[in-house]
Amino acid sequence: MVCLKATMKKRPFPEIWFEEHRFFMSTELPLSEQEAIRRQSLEQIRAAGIDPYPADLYPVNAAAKDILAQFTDESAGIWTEICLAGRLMSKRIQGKASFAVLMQDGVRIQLYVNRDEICPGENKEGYNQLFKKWLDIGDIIGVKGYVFRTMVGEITLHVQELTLLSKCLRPLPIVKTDAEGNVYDAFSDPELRHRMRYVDLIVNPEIRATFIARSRIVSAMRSFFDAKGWLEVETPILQSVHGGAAARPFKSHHQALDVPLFLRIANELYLKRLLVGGLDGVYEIGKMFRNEGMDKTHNPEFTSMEIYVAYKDYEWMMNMVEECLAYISVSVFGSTQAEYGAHRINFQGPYARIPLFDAIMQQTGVDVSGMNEQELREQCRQWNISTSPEMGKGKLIDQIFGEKVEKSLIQPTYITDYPIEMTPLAKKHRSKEGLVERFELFICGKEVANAYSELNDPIDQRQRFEEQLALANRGDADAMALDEDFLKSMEFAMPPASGLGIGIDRLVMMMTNQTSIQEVLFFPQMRPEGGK
RNA sequence: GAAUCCUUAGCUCAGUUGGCAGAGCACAACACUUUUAAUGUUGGGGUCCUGGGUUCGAACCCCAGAGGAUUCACCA
Repeated sequence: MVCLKATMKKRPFPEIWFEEHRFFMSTELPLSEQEAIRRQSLEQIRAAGIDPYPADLYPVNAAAKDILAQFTDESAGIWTEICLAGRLMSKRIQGKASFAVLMQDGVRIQLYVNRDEICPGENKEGYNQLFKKWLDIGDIIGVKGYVFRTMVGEITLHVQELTLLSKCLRPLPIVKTDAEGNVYDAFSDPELRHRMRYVDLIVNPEIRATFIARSRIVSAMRSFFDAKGWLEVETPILQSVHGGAAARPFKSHHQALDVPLFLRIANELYLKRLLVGGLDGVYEIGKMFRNEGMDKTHNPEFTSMEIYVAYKDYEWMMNMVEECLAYISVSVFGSTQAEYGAHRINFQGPYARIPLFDAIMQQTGVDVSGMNEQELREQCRQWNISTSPEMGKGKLIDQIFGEKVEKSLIQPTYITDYPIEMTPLAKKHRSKEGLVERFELFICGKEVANAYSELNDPIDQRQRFEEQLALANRGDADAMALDEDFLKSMEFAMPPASGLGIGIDRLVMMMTNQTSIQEVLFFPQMRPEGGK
C-alpha cells in the first residue's frame, strides 16, 4: 500500500489499471465466523491493555531443538530461565492447568501452563482470559520457564511467564498425528499448499528439509567454485536481445526509453563478454525466464548456474562437474549416494561418457549419424515420433534422442558430441566432422547440465547465427537471435574456454528425491486465482 | 493444446432414486491442576466453484465457463 501510494504520486495509474486491480484493493472482505471471533479476541486483548503486536525484542535464549536433544533428568537443574518463542500449535485446557504445543523454527515442544504459576497473585485474568480464551492456535507467543519431564515422559517447558507476540487472525489448518503416526486432516491439496506456502511450512514442517537442502546445495556449490578462485558475478536480467539459448522469451517494455526488453532466457552471452574482458573464471547463479508450458520439470522461471572458465575444454569440464557434484553430495548429505524413487543414484565420478549417436545406436540399433534431413524425417515416421516441417536436422536428432534415449539415463551420464545444427554456440569438434564439442549431463532421465568447448571464432559464430536466422525464417520460434554486440566483443578475441550450465531446480530434485519441480520451489508459478 | 477425474463448513471428507445440508477436527459455552488425535455435555457455523437450463422441486440431471489433479502433447 505504501509502495503504491509512493508510485501514484509520481505517475497516476491509468483508469484501466484500477479496473483490473480493484479486487486486490478491496478492504471489505467477508469474515468467517472463526475470523470474526479472532478479531473480537484481538479487541478484548487491546481493551485489557495488552499490545497484541508488541515492538520490543523478545529475549529468546534457547532452541526447542536443543532442549529436546540435550535435556536429561540428571541435568534438569540447569534448564531454568529458558525463554522460547514460536507459534501456538495446540492447546489442551484441563481446568486450572493446561498443555500446549509451541512450534519454534520447525520444532514442536510441549508447554505446561499452570494457572497459579503464571498468575501468582489474586488476579487470574492472565490465565482465565488471555490464555484460555483469547489465545488461539496460530498465535505467536513467548514463554519463560523451566524444563521438566511429565509423568508420561514428555520433555516439556513449565511456563512461568507468557507473552503474546503476534495475534493470528485466521484459523490455521490443524494437522493431527496419533500415536501410531496416522495423520488426520492433512493439509495436502497441492494447489493450496503452493498458493499458501507459508501455511504449508507451518503445518507441514517436514517440507522444510527439502528447502534447507536446496539452500545448502547452492551454498556448497558456491564454496566449491570460490575455492577454485572463480568469481561470482551478476549480469542483466532485462535484455534487449534475448540470446544464448533456444527458447521463447517474456517480453516487457521500458517506459522511459520506449524500447522493448526481454527477460533473459540465458546469460551465456554476457558471461562470455566477461571472458573477453579478462575475467578468466566467472559464474552466476540466478533466475532465467522461458515463456513455455509448465509441468513436473518446468517452471517459467527457474534457477540456473552458469560458469565459464578460460583455457579449458569440455573434457576438463566433465571432470570438474563430477568433482563438484560429489563434493556437494558429500557436504550436504554426507554421502555420494542419493535415493530417487526406486533408484539409487551415485554422484561419485567418473560418469559414463557416451557420444550422442552411439547412445541412439545402443538404444535402437540404428545408426542415424550419416542421415540427411529427409532420411531422419523418414526414420522418425517409422518410430512414430512426431515431427514438423520447420524442424531442421539438429532438431530431428534431438527429437529422436528425447524419445528413444533420454528416459533410460538414470545414473549420471554424459552424452557428448552433438550435431552442429542444434548447437550454435559450441566449438566445432577437434576431430569429428559435423559435430561440436558439447556434453549434456542426464540424471534420472532428465537433463541437468549442458556444457561446451565454447566457440570463440567470431567469423564462425556469425555464420552460425545466420544459420539460426534461416531456421527462424522457417518458423522455428525458438531459434536464436543475432546479437551484434556479442559478436563485436568476440572480435576483440575471447580466450578458449569451457562453459557449463546446471539446472539448479532439477539438481535439487535429484538430490532430495522430489519428482515435481513445484516441491523444490517455495512459490511455483500458478494460474491467477479466480480466473482471468 | 487433448483426454479422464475433481470442486460441499476454517481443515479433511460423506451425501442414498432429484425431496428440509451431514460427520470428525477446528470454533463458542460449561466442567476438569501432568495431558498428548486430552475428555465429557451443549451450541453456532454453508454463494454445495460460477452462470444458464430441465423439473412442482437440483449439491445431485443437461449446457457453458472458471479453477485444480493425473496422463499425454508442446517446451532443453
